Amino acid sequence: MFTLAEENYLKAIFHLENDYGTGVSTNAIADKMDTRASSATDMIQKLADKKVISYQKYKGASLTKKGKSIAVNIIRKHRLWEVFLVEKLDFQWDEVHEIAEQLEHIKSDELIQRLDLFLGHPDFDPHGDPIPDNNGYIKPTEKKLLSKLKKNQQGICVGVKESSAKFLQYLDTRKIGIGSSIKVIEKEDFDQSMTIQVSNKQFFITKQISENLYLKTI
Amino acid sequence: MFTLAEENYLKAIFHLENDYGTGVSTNAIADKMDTRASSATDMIQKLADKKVISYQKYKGASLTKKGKSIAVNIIRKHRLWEVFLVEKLDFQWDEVHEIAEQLEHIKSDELIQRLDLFLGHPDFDPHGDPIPDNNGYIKPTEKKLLSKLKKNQQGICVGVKESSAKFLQYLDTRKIGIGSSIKVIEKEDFDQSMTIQVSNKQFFITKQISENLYLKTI
DNA sequence: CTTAAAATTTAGACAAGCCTAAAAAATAAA
DNA sequence: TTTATTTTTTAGGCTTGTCTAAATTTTAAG
Repeated sequence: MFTLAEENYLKAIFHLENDYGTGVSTNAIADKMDTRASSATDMIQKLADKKVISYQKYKGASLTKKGKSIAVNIIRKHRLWEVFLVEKLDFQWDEVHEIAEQLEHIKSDELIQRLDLFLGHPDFDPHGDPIPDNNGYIKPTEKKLLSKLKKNQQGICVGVKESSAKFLQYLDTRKIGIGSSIKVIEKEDFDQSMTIQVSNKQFFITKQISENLYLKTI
Repeated sequence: MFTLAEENYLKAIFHLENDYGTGVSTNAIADKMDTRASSATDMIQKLADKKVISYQKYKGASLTKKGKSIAVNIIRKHRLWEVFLVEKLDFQWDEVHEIAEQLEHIKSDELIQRLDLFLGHPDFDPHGDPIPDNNGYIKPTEKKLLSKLKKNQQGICVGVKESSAKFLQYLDTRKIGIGSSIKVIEKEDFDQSMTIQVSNKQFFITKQISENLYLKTI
């Protein structure tokens, strides 16, 4: 059985490997966990002892099969709970992250199986992230960062990379959400800022925004 | 903010005061928490420092107003989650306690408010226990232990005192549940055992059973 | 290729929550 | 009312997960 802290480290390492490739540095982990490098080292050693990560001193850490399976299961729970909060309890998509961070650690396989059924086996969470199935399989989805599109290309928003309340509220004010159709009207070479069109209205957005919106191109 | 352990101690003290009157002994708390008296003493002193219990060395502990309010809120959450598990996820009444023990510690007032609404503001949990309202008010219910009834008296089962899976499964096999009509057919003075009638069938039950079933007498 | 800087690990400390063993206080019994 | 028993508290220790400060290793720069 794994403690709350261990579970959170595993999840962090999973996301880091996902985003930046295998073999995660101590500093990256410490950063993500908002803790000191020395604390991260301690935990890394403990997780290595428990065979959920492979690790060599000074060389970074990678999840083992077992570690990955645990991490994915936590992510599955997190995303299912987010669907519950939004679909059943009428929360907004910017309100659910912190609560799901707590709910994801509830230990009961039966609970998650039944929750999944109750929700109708959803494929995506409210932010467009795929929900791993019961075996930990994550269906690969073809999605592209808005920042990768060129002038005149368009697509449907299928997800957000960052899911902080601030960013989601920014999107709300612009009426951008999952399913929105977005077209690149103008793109500035110098700073990658863009003018985009979302259902008749045109906006100016910075690179920071376009790098956090996933589209399915048409 | 209170830790998991602190919350569980507060809950335990609340139940003990409820069952056996104000001023709870260290041993009683240690017993309920399945820990050593010395550990209970440590925690009692910490809770007293935090002003959630009043306590004098060797004299037992009592919840303060603040402590009681925290405890009742945890109980409210526990019981609402139990309703959710049974009503929405189709769990059986003997399966929900352990899961609710975890869910009761999720911290979000908004979540509980919305859950309560989603469930239709239920008054009782699946074991017949009253759900405190948002202000911590617990509607007093007139209910009597089956063991207090005399021969030929009858009532409707409105709750169970003990809610272990074993006991609840025992009741299931006898088709006794919340709402069952129960009549005392015979009562043995010597050992308080009874013969009761539940919808046509008659059973023999021990004192231990009759002391754990709450009835509303007709 | 040697040194400076950055990254990582180790050492030692601390709070929370538990333990055992022993001391102290309260209660019951003679 | 004095002694024996039970209850409760204290003392000291252990684990988890964190920290700071110092040591070590790796990487980057000259």
